[in-house]
Amino acid sequence: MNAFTKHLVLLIASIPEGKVITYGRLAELANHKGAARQVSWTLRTQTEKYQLPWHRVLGANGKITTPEQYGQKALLLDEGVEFMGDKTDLKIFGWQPDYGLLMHIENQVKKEN
DNA sequence: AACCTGACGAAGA
DNA sequence: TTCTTCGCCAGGT
Repeated sequence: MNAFTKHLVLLIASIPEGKVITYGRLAELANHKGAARQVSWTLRTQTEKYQLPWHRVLGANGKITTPEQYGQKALLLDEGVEFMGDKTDLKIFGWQPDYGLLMHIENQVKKEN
């Protein structure tokens, strides 16, 4: 597991209940802007191992992009996230990690190399 | 080592 | 608005 993946895991694990974030934004926060595809790979492969809140990660513009069978929308509705069709309003439910947390995570990544 | 595959995303047609 | 194309990069053939 490389530093990028570790970075993503720590970020995803920090998403609070009732909030969501997009694949692209996570990649950006992990210093790999444009590498959204690796976020989906990380979720598929690391979710069980690190008990990640995978359902709080949505596609661009707050749209659900996972297969219907995964029940992502239902899980989010349970946390209070509201939808219009399969879209949610990121201005209301989007997670904005604060600077302190980002610095803490970066240090964790650097430390555990 | 070469090639393929994504629970993605921005840009262009 | 919907469809293609292409960049992205870790893992698995």
